[in-house]
Amino acid sequence: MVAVRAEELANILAEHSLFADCDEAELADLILRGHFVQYKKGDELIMQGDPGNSLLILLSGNARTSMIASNGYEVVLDYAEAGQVLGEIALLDGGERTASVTAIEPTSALSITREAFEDILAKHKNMALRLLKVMAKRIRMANSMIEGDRAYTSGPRLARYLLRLSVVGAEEGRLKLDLSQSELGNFAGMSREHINRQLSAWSESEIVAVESGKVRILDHAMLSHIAEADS
Amino acid sequence: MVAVRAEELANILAEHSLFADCDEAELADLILRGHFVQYKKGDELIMQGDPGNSLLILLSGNARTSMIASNGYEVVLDYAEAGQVLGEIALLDGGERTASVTAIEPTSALSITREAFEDILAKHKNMALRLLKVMAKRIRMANSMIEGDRAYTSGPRLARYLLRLSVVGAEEGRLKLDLSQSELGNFAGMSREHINRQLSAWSESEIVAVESGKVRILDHAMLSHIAEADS
DNA sequence: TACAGGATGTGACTATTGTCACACAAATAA
DNA sequence: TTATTTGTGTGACAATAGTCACATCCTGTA
Repeated sequence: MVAVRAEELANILAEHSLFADCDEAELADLILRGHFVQYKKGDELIMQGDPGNSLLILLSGNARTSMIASNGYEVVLDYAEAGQVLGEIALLDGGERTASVTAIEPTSALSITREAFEDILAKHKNMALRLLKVMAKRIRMANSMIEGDRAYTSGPRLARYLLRLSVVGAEEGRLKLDLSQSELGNFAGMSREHINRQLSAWSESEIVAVESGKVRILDHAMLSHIAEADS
Repeated sequence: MVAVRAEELANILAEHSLFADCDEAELADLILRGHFVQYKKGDELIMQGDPGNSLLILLSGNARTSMIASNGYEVVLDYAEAGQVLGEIALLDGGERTASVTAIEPTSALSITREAFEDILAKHKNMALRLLKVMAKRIRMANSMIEGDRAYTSGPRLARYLLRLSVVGAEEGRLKLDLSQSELGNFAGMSREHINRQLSAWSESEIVAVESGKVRILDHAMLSHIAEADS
């Protein structure tokens, strides 16, 4: 790996929470042992069913994590952005990849093999703790999805998934990702038509705006309220 | 902690997968730094909303992990048996406990504080790796619940949850836990009545048997087949 | 043994959400 | 620009599962 590029990568890595408190040696090892990979929109970074012998750290772009159930249904689990670690589950437990990860725009990542990963983990004690924290957050999110899917009807549920896509700084309530209504459906677990109807209704009461296919949150507070609603 | 008891605990711990390959020093530290706790049926080992400053290792008994949604709905996430680690999420990420854990029979556990946990993690490198594996499995399970809940209708879903409760050695298809139909409902995410109807139907076609409140799996293969069904 | 409280079985009805069908609109490529 | 595809809006209908109501039926205990 070229020296110049390594420095760029180090900067990108250091910008993101997980690696923000990495020391130089850790970053250096990650970059030294990692392999830089690039994907174009639609490429699969990880394929469901494959053996999981590597781990990815997203450097740029965006990717969708989804599973295809045995009846063909697609379930979108998450959207990943730069800094996210992907594929650690199969790497850790030695099982198959349970989900696919697909680039939804041009994307680059650092790919780390099992051997390199184990070496780094053994060498840098803090790395394991950092990973543990990342995984704790993932479990929390997954549990909250289960809770939401089970306990709430479609309205509150869609509200939750929209909020999850909303940026914190929320300039004008724009979402992190501009998803089509079918994609939103796969993410929130409802049909495209139902998404459309719900969005239209909220558009009517000025909770969201739907303009040229893009959803914008107008009343963040109201949407949060709906997300906690009784039904 | 009394010496005799420490030995007992070591034996119990060593019996379970997570701790099977622990060396003596690790077990000794766990027991030395841990605090033995006992619960009777119905006691809460962990309470949703509390700060999470300790971790539990179940030594005996059985416990239910569940969340109460803001609308009062109870979602059962899992049932834990001896050897299971509980409460690691909040401990790791410093957040609140997102779920409660309730003893469903007399239960005992080893409670480990954050400080002790961090010491042990720092001292024994393999401990972190073991925990990572456990958490990887948990994420896998959670994702599979999301997939199942989303992609399948109630029949296949109940089949999945029954299979999850079935013991591998399956003497006569008895389940690990004898849940009431309401509890099964909270676990599988369907109403008590619907559980009852589904069970009756399967009872008719001799896929399961329902006798004195206890479900028994008669046709494991058929149930597995239903669990993958198209609808 | 009798009683109370929980668990189960079942019918009738309702609600929510998905499916199908089709009209358009908008983006993309030839 | 035109054609082709992909996405969106909306009505009518179907299906799945929940709710309510009530009749048993256990099981433990006084």
